[in-house]
Amino acid sequence: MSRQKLHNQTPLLIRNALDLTHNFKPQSKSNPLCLPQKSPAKLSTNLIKAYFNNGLIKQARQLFDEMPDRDVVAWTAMISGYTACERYNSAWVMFKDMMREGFDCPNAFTFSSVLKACKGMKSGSCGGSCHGLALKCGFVGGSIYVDNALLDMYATCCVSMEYACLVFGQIPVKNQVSWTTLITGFTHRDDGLAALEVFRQMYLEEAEQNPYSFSIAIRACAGVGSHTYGKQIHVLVIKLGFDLNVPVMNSILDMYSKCNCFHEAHTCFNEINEKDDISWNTFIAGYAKTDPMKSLHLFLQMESQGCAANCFTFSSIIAACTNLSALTCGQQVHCRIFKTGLEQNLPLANSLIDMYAKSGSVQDSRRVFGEMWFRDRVSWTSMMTAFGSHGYGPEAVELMTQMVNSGINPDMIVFIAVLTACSHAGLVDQGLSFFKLMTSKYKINPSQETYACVIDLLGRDGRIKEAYDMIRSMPFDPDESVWAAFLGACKAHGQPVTAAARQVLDLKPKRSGIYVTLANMYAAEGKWDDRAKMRDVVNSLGEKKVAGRSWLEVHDQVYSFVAGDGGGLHIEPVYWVLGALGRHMVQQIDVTREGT
DNA sequence: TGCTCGACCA
Repeated sequence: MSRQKLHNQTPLLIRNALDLTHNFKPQSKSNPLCLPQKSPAKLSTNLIKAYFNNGLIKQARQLFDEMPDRDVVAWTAMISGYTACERYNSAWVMFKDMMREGFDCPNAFTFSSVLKACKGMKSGSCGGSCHGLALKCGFVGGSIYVDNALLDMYATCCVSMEYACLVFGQIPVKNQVSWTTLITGFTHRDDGLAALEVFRQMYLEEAEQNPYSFSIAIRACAGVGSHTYGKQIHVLVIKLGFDLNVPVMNSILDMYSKCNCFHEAHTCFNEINEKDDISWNTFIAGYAKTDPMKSLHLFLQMESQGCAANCFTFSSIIAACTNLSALTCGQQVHCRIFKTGLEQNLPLANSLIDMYAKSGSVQDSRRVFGEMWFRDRVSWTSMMTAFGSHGYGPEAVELMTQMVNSGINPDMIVFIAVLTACSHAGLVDQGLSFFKLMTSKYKINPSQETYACVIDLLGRDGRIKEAYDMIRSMPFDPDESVWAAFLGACKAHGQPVTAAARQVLDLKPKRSGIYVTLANMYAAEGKWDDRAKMRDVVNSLGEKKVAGRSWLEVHDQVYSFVAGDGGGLHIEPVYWVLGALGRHMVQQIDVTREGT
């Protein structure tokens, strides 16, 4: 290979090394490059590591295969290299091959590397066998690295934290990593309180504090929604001088956003001197639900300050557009996604389908879906839901067939999507056959929500008796969502408040909507005393009824208003168009009737 | 100078 060709194909790190050696003038024939005397195995291991650091996995493997004298260090470099590149299975196979060759014993480095691979594979059984071997070799309790890696593996792979806690308890001298790993284990399985208890213990035992344990402890505060704990830890962060650490500040920012403390979040954001993309993404995501407009403004600000948006940014921005139901704004964001080359990012494409459907353009949803190179179950479900919510029942049903033909089996969510679509389009028998298919062919046990869909399906068609029989035949006690669907059906078809109402009341539902429905039904029958009782319950629940809000987008401006309120818009033309639409619908109904 | 463990946003 010519030197130039070699130069072009070799990563920077190795190129620099080669350039360095090239410029050396040999001083003696036995050590021509003036390099320290080193065995070929050591040089090869160095090179393997360099290859992995530069993502050249194949080259690393080739070099390893060509090594005549592979020792435990070379094997370990391969295992940790594969793990660093997220090729966990390859790392595991390496470890097994190493054990099979059997001439060299794994050391502490090997065990901590292979345990990390087990963690990556989420395989507690592989990790367990490593644990056994490590015990046999005397590394458990003998190397803090192995102990910590074991702890992390059990915390990540097991259903409970039991084994992780056992390992933690047996570590002779715990270090910062041990504590942080345990806190992380609890936090990542949504047990923030346990995580905070460990954090407190760490503090009481005067373990040396470090930014890692703080960022995860603050995430635990966000998880339990406690800005009180969060603030206390924030104070400690300032006291210890960790407020210059960006990940710590990012987690504080996230904590305040998730606890709806936007004033504090704002202050925190301004105090981060070297904001990274995570700082921006956290802040943008924090506002996506509560103030989507603010979210969009922050996005523009982020770009103007030279921070590039990535898939996480767009994920939040799409959520903001969805919450605004602002179609043109969503389309512009979609354009930006194209320009960034992220249009085939699966989660993004899936949320675009949802965004377009909720912004009123099922055509755009369909186009995004059609242009996807890969589709997962979420893609299909999103498209079915999009069709269903726009009344395209047959299209949703057709999609179900296509999905199955493409090799994806439906799950409960898919069935709920297709049942809802059938319900909205009046495809009752079609829907019922899907319900049968779900249990008979796919062996999925229907949930309360699934039954609620089917009751809704029957109810909308006026098949009240069948709906009631189905409720009676359910294998568990129906919850309020099922009864709500049934009551809705009774109300829609002018059925009297039957025994069903008493059954509903026995459940003591917490959703005020059910009592409102019942109150209205009693009113329709002239049972004013019962109606008054229902209204009392609604008031006692103290749930403030949120007014139904509408959005209108005119010239890039979104106007939001409730009934009787103009929302800052000249309301007269709106009423005029509404009136015209109403007259048009009446005409259409008349035409249809004349035709039949 | 041959190989090892822990954090923040979606």
